[in-house]
Amino acid sequence: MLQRRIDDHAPPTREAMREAQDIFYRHLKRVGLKHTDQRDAILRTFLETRDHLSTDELFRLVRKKDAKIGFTTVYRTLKLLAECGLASMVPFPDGTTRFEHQFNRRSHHHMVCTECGASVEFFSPEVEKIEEDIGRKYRFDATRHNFQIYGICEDCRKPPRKVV
Amino acid sequence: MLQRRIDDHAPPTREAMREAQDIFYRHLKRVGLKHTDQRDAILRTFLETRDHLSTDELFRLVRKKDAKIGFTTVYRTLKLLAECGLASMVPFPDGTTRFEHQFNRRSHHHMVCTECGASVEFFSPEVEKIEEDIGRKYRFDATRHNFQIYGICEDCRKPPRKVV
DNA sequence: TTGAAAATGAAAATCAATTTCATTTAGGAT
DNA sequence: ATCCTAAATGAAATTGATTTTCATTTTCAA
Repeated sequence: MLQRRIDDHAPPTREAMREAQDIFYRHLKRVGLKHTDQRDAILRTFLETRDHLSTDELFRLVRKKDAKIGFTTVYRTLKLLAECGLASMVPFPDGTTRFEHQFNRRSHHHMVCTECGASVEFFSPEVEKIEEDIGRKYRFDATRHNFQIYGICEDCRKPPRKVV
Repeated sequence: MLQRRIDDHAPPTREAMREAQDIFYRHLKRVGLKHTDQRDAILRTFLETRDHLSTDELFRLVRKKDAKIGFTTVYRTLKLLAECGLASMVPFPDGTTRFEHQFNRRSHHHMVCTECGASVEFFSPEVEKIEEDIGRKYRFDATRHNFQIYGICEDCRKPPRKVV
């Protein structure tokens, strides 16, 4: 499905990149894993994205920079990034699991068009508050949430659909 | 994964069952499909559930009532039920797609334990309001949403985990 | 009653996600 | 700098859920 995307995200500064790498490598050290060029390249590529990427999509981007990096490594690295909080998994209504990076991103949510797949980010402090409140109420240690609103976007609603 | 579930849902009254069937059959008629015993049995079984069921889980329940109904039919019927709004798909963090019936259910959301998979329903009028507001703001015709909070439940947080 | 369109269900195909395994690499110890 | 072991890599195989195919059966309107 087409993944048109509307948001306000800027590419990461060198600062930010460095800081994210620090987080990643501290995590690796903590769990006794090693620093490799592949992991470096994958993190780098990932941080430059703005979209919700499937593993395969990220793999294709990574391959453009280094054709020798395999799918499996991207897959495993994405898991590591999720572990240390740099990536978060977003299960999509089409059944695929997508990732977006969380570094220096405001917490946000998505409005998704069920016709064309366009997604718009939105920000809502109320949602954060609900997360806190509900966590407290049910004595869960709430760590994250997932909020998507589905609907039909203006463009898809408009045309009486000229059939070819 | 274990699907412990905590909610306040009551089994459907005969009334409710009948009304849901009406909705279903009106939908079938509208799109030119036929009324069959299998579809009847599947809808019936589905409405009696309270959980988030995978297609396979519903299939197993249906099979208890009529061993001749196949997986494929359950799969296709679930799709039809989703089309007419009687079922809704909930993409789970473990990657599976689950369904829950929406008939006579208050709109609700889920708090999911990422350790044991336990889920608690919660109700939040604010969430409905956010759906409306955001839909209006971005000129989407908002039809539904998906809100899950992830965290660690009290039980999973507690024990320092006696290893066997 | 009949015939066309649809439904069924077993089996096959698909496709993303995950694991295996032989080989290579990183990095601490020497 | 070299060695050594644990870890990483990546191609290929496996898994497992989902979806499609197709031969047969059923529904339902005329």
